[in-house]
Amino acid sequence: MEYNHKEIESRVAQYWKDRNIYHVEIDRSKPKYYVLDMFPYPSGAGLHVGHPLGYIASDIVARHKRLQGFNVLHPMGYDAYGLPAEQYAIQTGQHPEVTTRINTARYRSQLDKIGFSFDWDREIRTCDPEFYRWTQWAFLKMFASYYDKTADRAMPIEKLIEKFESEGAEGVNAACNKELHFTADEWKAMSDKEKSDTLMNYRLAYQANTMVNWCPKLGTVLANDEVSEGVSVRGGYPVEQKEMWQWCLRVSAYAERLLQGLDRIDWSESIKETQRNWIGRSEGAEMHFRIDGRDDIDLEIFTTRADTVFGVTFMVLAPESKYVKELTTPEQKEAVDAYLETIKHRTERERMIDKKVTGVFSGSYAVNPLSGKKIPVYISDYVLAGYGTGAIMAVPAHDSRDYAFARHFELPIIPLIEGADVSEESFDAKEGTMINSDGPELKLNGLSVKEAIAATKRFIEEKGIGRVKTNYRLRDAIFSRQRYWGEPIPICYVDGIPTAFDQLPLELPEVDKYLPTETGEPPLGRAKNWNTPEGYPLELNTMPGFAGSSAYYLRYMDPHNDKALVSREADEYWRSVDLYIGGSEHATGHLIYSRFWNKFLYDYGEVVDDEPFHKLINQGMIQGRTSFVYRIKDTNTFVSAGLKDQYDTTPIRVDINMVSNDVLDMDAFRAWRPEFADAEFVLEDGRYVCGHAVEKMSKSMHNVVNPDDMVERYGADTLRLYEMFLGPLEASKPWDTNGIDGVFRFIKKFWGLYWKGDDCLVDSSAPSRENLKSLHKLIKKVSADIEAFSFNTSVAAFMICINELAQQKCRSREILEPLAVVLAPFAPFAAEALWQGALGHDSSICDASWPAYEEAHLKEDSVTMAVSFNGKARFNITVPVDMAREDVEKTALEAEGAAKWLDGKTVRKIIVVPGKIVNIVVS
RNA sequence: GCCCGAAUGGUGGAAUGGUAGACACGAGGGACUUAAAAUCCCUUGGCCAUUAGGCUGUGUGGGUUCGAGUCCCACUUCGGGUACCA
Repeated sequence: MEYNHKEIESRVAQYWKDRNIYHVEIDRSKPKYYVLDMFPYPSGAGLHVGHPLGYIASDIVARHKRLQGFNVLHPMGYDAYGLPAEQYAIQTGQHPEVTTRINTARYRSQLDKIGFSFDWDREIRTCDPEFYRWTQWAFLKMFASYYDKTADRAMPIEKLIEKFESEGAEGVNAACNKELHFTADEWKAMSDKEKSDTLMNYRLAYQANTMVNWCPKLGTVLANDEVSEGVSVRGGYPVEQKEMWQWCLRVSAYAERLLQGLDRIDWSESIKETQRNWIGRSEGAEMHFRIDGRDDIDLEIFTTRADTVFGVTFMVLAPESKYVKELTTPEQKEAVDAYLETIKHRTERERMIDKKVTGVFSGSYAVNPLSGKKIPVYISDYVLAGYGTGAIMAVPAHDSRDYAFARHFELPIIPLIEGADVSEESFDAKEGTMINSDGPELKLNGLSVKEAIAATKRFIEEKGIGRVKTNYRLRDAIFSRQRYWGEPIPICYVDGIPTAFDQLPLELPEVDKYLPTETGEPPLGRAKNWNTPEGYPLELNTMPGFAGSSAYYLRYMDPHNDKALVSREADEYWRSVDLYIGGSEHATGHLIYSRFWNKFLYDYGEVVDDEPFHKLINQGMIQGRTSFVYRIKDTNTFVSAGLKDQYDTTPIRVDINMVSNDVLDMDAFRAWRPEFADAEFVLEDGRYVCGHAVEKMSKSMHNVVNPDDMVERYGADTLRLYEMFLGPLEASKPWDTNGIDGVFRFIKKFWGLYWKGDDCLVDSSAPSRENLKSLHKLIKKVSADIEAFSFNTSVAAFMICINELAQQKCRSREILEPLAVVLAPFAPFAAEALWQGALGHDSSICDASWPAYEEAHLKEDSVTMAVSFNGKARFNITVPVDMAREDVEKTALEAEGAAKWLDGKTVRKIIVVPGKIVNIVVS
């Protein structure tokens, strides 16, 4: 049989399907292995050739582990809720569920062609009520929880209520928005509404009035990780800061555990570092500044540079700070109001682009607690309301932002570190010896910065001026979206009090339009009878995109369970994901939320593993390779790339499918668009050569390569091998279809070892020494490569091995059978077809065993070694592999030319590294 | 600004501190063929040389080492992340 990928792949796919070969169940007789891909959002554009890269890698690992005898869980599903489907629905009136169904079907057919070993019986879709009831369930559990900082875990809110009833708020050590103080009697005297409001301050899923990223164009709020450089990640629309009443998740309560957990997981250092930065732990101190002439108020600030207190020459409040109202004096009111008004109209983006110094004096003065000096309090938007206390002490000599502000408002700048020149810029480094820092009680002069920080912290704690405090940059996640296409939040309002609605799933209702209502309510405001059976109104906001992806990996373990997210039995067997493959763009979103969600469930014993993903690999992006033609200005003549510099030209992107090896198919180009129908060409060597550039793969660049086309022309096995062959999995690299022929040739050669026309070449002859060596070299290399995720070098090893075996005219079943098994993870269709055809098995190759390599077959008769003499001379000698060290020395000295280089010196030391080198030290 | 990562032929990329450029594409030459496709063989970092062979070579400049693409220091360029986080 000739290699015919279409016939082979359709036949083998049917075989797998008929036997449901990838179905997996708990099997305690085998060790488990859980390989997971980040599930895709099924977009309307379908998959391009870059998307399956990670899936192919994980599939190779999954198949390899299975061949090694592991019980492998390798599921797939769809992250089906999302903005594009909803935007499309708003434009066309098409229900997002319909587009989502169409898109998932398309994805499925594309994925099926590539031969993945997914257990589709475990497929999940985040928009399926049977799935999202568990997203809602987890949300309600968070709603009914608070974070006990003493126990360092989430606890049922009832425990907190018990404490309030017996002791009030005193002694409660819980994560909260704001420290509250009340007695047990005061608690008991509260109305239901007041109690509810109080508990909101502690719940892990809570409602609060917070500054949010509001995107007017999308009509919804966005989480911090959904905003980049002042615009929405989806769509790129401007985002502004706005105070709104929102649902939030108290992710910040888990900041320290999320940070500590990173040390126990096998992720790339760069992504761990990104998470560390995002969590942003900073150790400092909270300090109180008295306000001159006011006994009713203290100004609380956070600083990491307690040592610089003597250099504080002014204070700054964030414009949104609660202190602004209290500290603005009547004389300054007008100026402050005017300033606040201008700030309001500056969007986040404008503030970023235009960093000019702005601010206004509040009229009040604070008193430096250490020096007793009076210092003015300013208001400026360079201080953020959401971090620390929203107020800072400004030390212009040692902070560049304070420095710029001081220069602008002509405020004094006092250097505090010896030798620091602050005439041109601030000295921000945390090093040096303190000067100008002796107060009436605390004297820091002569201390190092480190010592001074410690001394100041000690002092302020003793004097009750402040306390040591650790701050985190990580914010609570805003959890409501004013959108339709998401999970409904299972909350109803009983007499205005938010109450859990626990008849799950709370299904997403039908609406007539997907836009906000005329009164500005979210789209769910259009739903008919959106009430509880008792008539209480239900929450109109829906959950954000990250909700559904936060615990999906648990659901795969037990996808049809209607009693629990995952049964104890399934969770204890599968535990957590051994290998997770996906893009690094989720570092500060999904990969934080999932870890948070998992830790929350862990606190309640719902899952047995504290970290969800043990090893994480971030596959690189596959970029497009865009081709250009060059039109001579104001003509319809196109000049070949090598000659374009002789003319004044405009580059035009052309469809990559009309270009082969950078040579343009001119007829196809003329037919592409009417305006090019009578195009003329200036050629070089009779061809039109295109220019090229590496860009994002997208429709608008005309550089999209569809995996379906590749499968059609070369087959899935070739596509899989070629994607791996392109380069290291984690690197970004451009797709270039040109090289695929080499891999295609390889797979045909591989096939040719087993078949010549209709003649099966496999026989029972004994393998030669060379055959065994070629095979075992391959097994060793590929086994090591898969462990190291170095798939590109594996493909190279295959090519070498197949060439050697072809040259040796190897026909031995003893060689060809294990060879097919080793290739099976990479090229499963061909391997399966050969396994059943040429090798005559009546079972699937998926149930074969991974061959072990034998060192004995790798042994060489002799090795060539480089011998070097003091670096001055070097030559190669060939010696028997087991030759003793003394004999190697002797042989080296006898070797041709050695005497000349040695020049009468004696050999002092000789180092032999088997197979590699002999290092001879002479004197 | 800060934090990562990278830099090797015409191209994608190989090289536990030990013969740099595996493997593949492309290119050039050849075989087969009426021809083309397909297939196979040879050459292919640069320079010099008829050959033998020699010199040179992994972004730049130093250093460690018998020996550096690999380790250390400084720099340049590119890519990614992040940012008034006090």
